[in-house]
Amino acid sequence: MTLNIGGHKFQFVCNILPETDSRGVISELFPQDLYEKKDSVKLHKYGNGPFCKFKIPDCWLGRQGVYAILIDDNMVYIGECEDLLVRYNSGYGNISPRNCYIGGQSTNCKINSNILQEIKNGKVIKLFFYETSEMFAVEDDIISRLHPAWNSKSGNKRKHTELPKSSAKTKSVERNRSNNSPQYSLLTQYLLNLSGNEYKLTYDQLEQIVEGELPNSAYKHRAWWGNGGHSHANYWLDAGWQVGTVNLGKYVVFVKAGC
DNA sequence: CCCGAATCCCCGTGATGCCA
DNA sequence: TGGCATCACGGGGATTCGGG
Repeated sequence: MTLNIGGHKFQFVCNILPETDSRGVISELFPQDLYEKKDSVKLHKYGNGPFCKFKIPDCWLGRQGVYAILIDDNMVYIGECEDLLVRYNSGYGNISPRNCYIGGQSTNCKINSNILQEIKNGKVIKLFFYETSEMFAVEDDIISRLHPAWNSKSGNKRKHTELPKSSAKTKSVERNRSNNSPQYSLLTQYLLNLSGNEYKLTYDQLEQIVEGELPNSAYKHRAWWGNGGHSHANYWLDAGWQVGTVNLGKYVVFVKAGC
């Protein structure tokens, strides 16, 4: 079974099936409780289980490329790996106590927890894989075009020393004042659909559009709305708009670039 | 005062390598 | 093999500075 994602033929790996007990009930694990230093280190945002345990078949050992997680045939996550078996059987599929705490691998916890939740909701989780040495470029391309729900908006900040420049990863970010993270790409989409040469948006409207809170700087500093000097300015510049008038904390007037 | 540009810092991500 | 510490990297947030 294969699946076309972003123009690439992904191969079916397996359904992700968490380990169950003798009655067939999913075994929910709380590795965070087992960590020796739990009184001196804080849990990270994804570290508060429950988690589950799962494995993929051994034949995927050493397979380099891009993987896709699907829920009921909807693609929700794209990632790349040097070794698919290690990535799943030692990473996502088996959460260690240390990884639940600050400094641990929060991504593993996030993906594992999401998978467990979806399966408990009766969903079917499928794993697909596209074998390639150009995994960074392929991953980047698919994420930028399809915006999988579970992919953080943040950059994958791993070593690039072994990578050609053309495949350097750039993801957007997940960080923010709360769990209510703004998704600025939604602003780009919104502006792209506007007609006219000028458009006024209140802060409330902006926060509805980006489905999250604007940062404090957006309220306090006019510079945040500058049309240059910040990477986030690209979200409106890429849509062909510039920031015109700003009334801090109240509204922002966007004007069509070139007007 | 407005605006753009520059800069610093924080932190998420996931690969790597070491150790038991 | 599993658990863990460490690291490089770069985007976003926050702030400052200088020119007009």
